[in-house]
Amino acid sequence: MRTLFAMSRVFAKRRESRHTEIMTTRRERLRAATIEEIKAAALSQIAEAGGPSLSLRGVARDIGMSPAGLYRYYDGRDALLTELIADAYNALADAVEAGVLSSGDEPVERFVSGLRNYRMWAISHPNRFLLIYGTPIPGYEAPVGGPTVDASRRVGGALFQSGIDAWRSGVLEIPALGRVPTDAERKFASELDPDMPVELVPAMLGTWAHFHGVVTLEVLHQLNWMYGDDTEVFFEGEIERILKSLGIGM
Amino acid sequence: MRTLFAMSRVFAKRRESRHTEIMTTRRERLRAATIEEIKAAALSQIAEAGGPSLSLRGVARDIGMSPAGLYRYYDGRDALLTELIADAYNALADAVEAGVLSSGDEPVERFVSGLRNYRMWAISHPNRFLLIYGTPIPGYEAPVGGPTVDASRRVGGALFQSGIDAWRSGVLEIPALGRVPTDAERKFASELDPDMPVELVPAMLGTWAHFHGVVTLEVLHQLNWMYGDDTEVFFEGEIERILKSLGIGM
DNA sequence: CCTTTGTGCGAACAGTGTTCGCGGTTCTTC
DNA sequence: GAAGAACCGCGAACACTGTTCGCACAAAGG
Repeated sequence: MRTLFAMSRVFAKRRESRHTEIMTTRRERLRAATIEEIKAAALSQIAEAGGPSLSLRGVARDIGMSPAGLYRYYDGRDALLTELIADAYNALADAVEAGVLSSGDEPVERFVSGLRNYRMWAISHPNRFLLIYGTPIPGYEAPVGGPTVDASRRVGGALFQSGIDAWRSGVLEIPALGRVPTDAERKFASELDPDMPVELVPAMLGTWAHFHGVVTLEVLHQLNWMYGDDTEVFFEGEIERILKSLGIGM
Repeated sequence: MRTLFAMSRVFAKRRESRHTEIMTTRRERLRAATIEEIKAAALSQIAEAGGPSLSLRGVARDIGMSPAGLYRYYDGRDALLTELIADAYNALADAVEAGVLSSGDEPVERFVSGLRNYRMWAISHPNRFLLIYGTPIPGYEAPVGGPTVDASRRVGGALFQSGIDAWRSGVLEIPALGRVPTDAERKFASELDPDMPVELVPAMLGTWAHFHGVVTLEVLHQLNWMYGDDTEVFFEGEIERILKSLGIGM
C-alpha cells in the first residue's frame, strides 16, 4: 500500500515537472473520483425518485461518507443540483447533436432526427428532463452567469442550427409573420445568418415549443389516457404536422 | 356571544328537523371555515414559494394552530396537496370555459379566447400551474379514482368542445392523418360526435400540446432570453400558426 | 344528564440541510 | 528531509420538516 502511494506520488511529481499546467497529484485524482462517485449516486437517486427528493444524507450513505464530508466537494445541495442540471442540459444537447450528425445528408431528415433524439432522451431520462424543464427546485435558483445558462443555450443552438440548414436547402416555406418582428428577433437572425429571413426565428422557436409540449406531456404521462404507453405514434404524427406547418409535405 | 351561539344552534336544529339531508350544525360550519382557512394559507404559501415547499407546519403557524391539529382536517400533506391540485385543475377549466363563453358567437373566436384564458391563468398563477403540469411532488401520487383525474378531464373537455364547435362551423380544414387512427382515437371521436372525422382528435390534442408547450416555456421563463418579459407577442404569433395549421387563415 | 363524537394540543420520533471544531493525511516550501 | 500550509473526513449539534400518540376539552345526540 505504502509503496503504491509513493509510486503515484513520483508519477505526479514527474508530470508536474514536465508540464505544470496539467498536473494530477494524488489528491486531485482522488478528489475527481470522489466527485464522480457523488454525482453517480445523486443521479441514481434522481432517476429513482425524482430531482426534488434528492437527499444529501442519502448520497452520503450511498458512498459511505458522512453528510458533513460532502461539503468538501459541494457547497450544499443547491451546488450539487446546479452541476447536475448543467449536466442534464449538456446530455440533452449531446443527444440532439448526435441525432443530427448521425443521420445522412438530407437536412430535413437530420432536423427530424434531432427532434426524435430530443424526445428519446427525455423519455429515457424523465427525471433528468424534469430537472431542467420541470418545476424549479424550491430553494434552488440558477446562478446568473453559471454553467446552466450556457448549457441550456446548447440545446436551442443545436436545434436552431439544423433548422437553418434545412432552410438553406430551400425546402422550407416560412409563412409571413403577421406582425412586426421584434428587435431581438432581428438581431438574433442577422447574427446567425445575414441572409436568413427574420420569420424563421419565431417559426423555429414555435416549432421547438410545439414538440417540447408534446414531449413534456409524454413525460408526465398526461397523454396515457388516450394512447396508453404508446405515445410515440402521437409524437410521430406531430412531427408530420410540424413539418407541414413549415411548408414541408412528407 | 352566547346568545348568538344559541341562536345558530336553534337554526341548525330547525333545518335538521326539516330536511335531515342538508344539515349545517355549528360544528360543520366551523369546520368548513377552518378548511377554507387552511386552503387559503396553503395557497398563499404555494403562490409565494412554489408547491414543493408547501409546509404543513407553516400553514399551522399561519392560521394559529398546532401542526398536529391539522390532521383533523387533512390526512397529511399529500391529502392537502391532492385537494389543491384538483382545485387548480378546476380553476383552469373554469378559466377556459369562461373564455369560451364570454366571447361572442364566432366559434373560432371562442376557441381562441379559450386558449388565451388558458395562458392567462397559467401566467397569473404560475405555481399553481406547475402544481398540475410541472414536476410531480416527490412523495405525492395522484389517487387513481380521485378528484384530480376528473378535474383534469374538465380542462381537456372544455378545449375539445370549443374545438369541435369550430369544426362544426365548417371553417376548419383538418389535413389527412398520415397513419391509421388508433382504436382509442376512433372510439373517442365516435363517442363525442358520430359525424366527427377521426383526424380531428389527434389534431386537437396536438394543438393543445403546441400551445401548452408555449405556455409552459413562458411560465418557466425559458423564452425570456429572446422576448424579455413580453412573451405575449410570441404566444399570439403561435396562435396564428396554430390556426393556420388547422386550415384557418386569419 | 351522560355518552359519544369531534377538536385541539404537547411531546416525541425519524428524517432533512447545514455549521462548527477537531484530528489526520497530503502537498508544498524551505 | 523536516516544518508549515492546505485539504479531507467526521461527530456533534442546531433548526427545520412530516407524522403519530395520548390526553384534555367542547359540542352533539340520546
